[in-house]
Amino acid sequence: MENEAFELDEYQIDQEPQTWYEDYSSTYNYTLDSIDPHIPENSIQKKSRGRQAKSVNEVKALQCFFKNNKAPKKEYIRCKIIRGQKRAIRHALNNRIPTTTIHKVNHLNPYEIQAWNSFALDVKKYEDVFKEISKTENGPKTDGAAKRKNSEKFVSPEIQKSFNDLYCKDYFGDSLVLENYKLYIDVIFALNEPENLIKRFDFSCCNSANNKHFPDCYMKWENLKQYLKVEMMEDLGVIASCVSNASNQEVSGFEFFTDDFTD
DNA sequence: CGGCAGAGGCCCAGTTGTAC
DNA sequence: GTACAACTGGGCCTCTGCCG
Repeated sequence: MENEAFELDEYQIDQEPQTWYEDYSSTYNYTLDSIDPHIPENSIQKKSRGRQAKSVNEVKALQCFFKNNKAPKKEYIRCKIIRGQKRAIRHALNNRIPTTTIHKVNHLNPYEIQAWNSFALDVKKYEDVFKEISKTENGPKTDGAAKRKNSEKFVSPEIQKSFNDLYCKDYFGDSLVLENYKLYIDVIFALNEPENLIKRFDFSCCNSANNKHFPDCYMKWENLKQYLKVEMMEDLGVIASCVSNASNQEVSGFEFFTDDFTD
């Protein structure tokens, strides 16, 4: 545990940071109509300045979305996904089907039901393990504070203060959690339809006003799914074998369900 | 070489949402 | 209605290239 910071630093050094545009600000100065994933022809590769740049994976997956005119924070994603998985585990342990939040399941949608059943079965299989993992007080100090006041868990210096790299690496370092996490992502993306996913994640892929989306929108969400399942783990430095398993289970090609299952 | 500045991460407090 | 969980915005901190 005490070596993790060192290992992370080593990992980051291997990632050569790149900034492609002459104007530093332009990388993030997207407007809704001007998002262009292609590098300008006359761009100049510049050395990065300042702190370690965001990973290429993260930029590709997150910067094309927006929430309040800004790209969603990585912390927001981590928070939402990890807390969501824990809550979903508690739902599964109580034999309940969630009807709210990011992983809500529409009982009329067979894809969502199927994904949820796979997730819930996995939870039940390792019930004792997941019962412990799903406790809010086993998160960073921001979570479960009410339950661990005056307890050792609250004052221990080993407890992370936020959903930082160390916490996430530790959390996903458990292969059971990682495998279950992949099933959880499948629940969220069971209906791979932009309008559905916008509601779940609470950020947008475009400024479509009438629920009509561009082909790019589907690609953005597919990229996000891929990022959450595989590339985020790579960025965290989570065990390579676990990542390769996740990669193998990734869907091939784009499969979009166009039937009207939205609620 | 050291201060400056840009960029992103860490962290927390206040707010909002959810479950019971 | 209450307690607790989850979300969010933004200030502060850290890192590192730039530049005088």
